[in-house]
Amino acid sequence: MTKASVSKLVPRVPSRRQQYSQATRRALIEMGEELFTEHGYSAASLDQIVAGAEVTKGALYHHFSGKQALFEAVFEKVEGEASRTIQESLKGHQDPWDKAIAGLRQFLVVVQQPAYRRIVILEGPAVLGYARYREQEERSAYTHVYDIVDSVLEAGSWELDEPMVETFARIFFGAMSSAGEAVSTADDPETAAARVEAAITFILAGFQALAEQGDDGPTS
Amino acid sequence: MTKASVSKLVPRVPSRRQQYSQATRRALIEMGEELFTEHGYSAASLDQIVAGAEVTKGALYHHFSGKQALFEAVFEKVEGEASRTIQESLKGHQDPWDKAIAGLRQFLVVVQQPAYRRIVILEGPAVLGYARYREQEERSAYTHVYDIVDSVLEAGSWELDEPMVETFARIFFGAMSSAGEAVSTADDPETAAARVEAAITFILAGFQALAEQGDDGPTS
DNA sequence: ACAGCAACATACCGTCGGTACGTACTCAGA
DNA sequence: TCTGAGTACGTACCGACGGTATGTTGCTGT
Repeated sequence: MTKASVSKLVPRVPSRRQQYSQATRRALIEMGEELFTEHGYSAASLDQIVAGAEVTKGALYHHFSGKQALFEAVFEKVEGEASRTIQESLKGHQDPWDKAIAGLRQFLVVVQQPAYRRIVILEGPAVLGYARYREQEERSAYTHVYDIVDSVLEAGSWELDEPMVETFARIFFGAMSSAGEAVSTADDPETAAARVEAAITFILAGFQALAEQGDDGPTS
Repeated sequence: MTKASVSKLVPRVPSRRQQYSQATRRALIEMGEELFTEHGYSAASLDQIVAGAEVTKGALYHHFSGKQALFEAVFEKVEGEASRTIQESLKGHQDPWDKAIAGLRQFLVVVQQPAYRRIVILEGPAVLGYARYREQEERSAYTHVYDIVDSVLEAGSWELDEPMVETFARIFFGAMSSAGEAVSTADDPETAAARVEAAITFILAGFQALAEQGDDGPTS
């Protein structure tokens, strides 16, 4: 092992150049988030973004391969932050049903944030394409939904194979995205959120009822 | 009442000019559907579309106010056709649960059509914006979901106000859109569809179980 | 001290949505 | 039958925007 390769393993203090570089990169992502959220992907021009970040297109194309790559970076940031708050909300709950409700509540909060609505839910699929969109979602908010659904179903003591759990998770994720959108566009988001919570709770209660009366569970 | 205004009430045989006009309009919409489906909204250029329809941009801008208006016309066509097939599938079923399953089955068929997936589900919200998207959906596929959900809930003999039914309808619509997407991108759409059907059936069974044990129903 | 690369800046290009304007054709009314 | 008006396009062009090609600067390892 050479000296050079060793130095790569040692924690390095970033040079001033690297620090500045990261600063412009962050500035671009932040302006991207702001303008993509406000005007949408196509209506937000790169000229506006670089002007807002007080750099030039040269800087942008040094850090990102193009407009879509910038959007993807913004997407990851917004999605990551949202995912983290949901994860936080799950802590301190052991019972699957409690966890489900807690996660649902936080999701309904997240989905009302303009950036998440516009970038992740509304334009994400169209801009990234479903393939990349899924890739991103798989390692973020969706995984929490999957985990919750998995534990809820396990609590019902049905023996479901992984694809069946996946199907339920997809269904709930879609339901909550749609419900979240309805909540965030409602005249009174508070009561709208309460109604969604009541509906989901009701569905979960149906699961419990089936579990208690010894239902076989879904059979594919 | 003048002669002129009377003549407007009389069914008129369309002139040759009008016939040709409608033909080019249809040609534009059909090419729009084809290219929007294949390449997406932004990647499908108006030059391609008018070339494919064998007209010029003058013709396009005579019939539509712009690219978005053409997309909206295409959207209405695709959505309308899908909605009609779902409506057809509901005929001959009286029992709410049967209707729900029949509608679900047809929806899972519809959602596998590339045009519906790309234009209605994937790009519709982003291109039209959620406001116009909702307007369109309200009078088509969503209304069927609403009707079905309404009758299912009524069969459970819970007394729910309209917003609560609306909430359930939103949830199910979102669930089915997401599930449909999962089905259409699955390696084996057949079994994926079967799993979705099993999952939804299971949820509905939960409703039935709650109804039988005299549950109060969701309270907002 | 110098080579070399990272981190930008500047100038420019092609494409695309949209517009302005011209034209052929139709058709109702005098 | 002639004509004015309106419809249904075609043609030429513009500005904006995403992307690229080509510098320029300054840190950094050797």
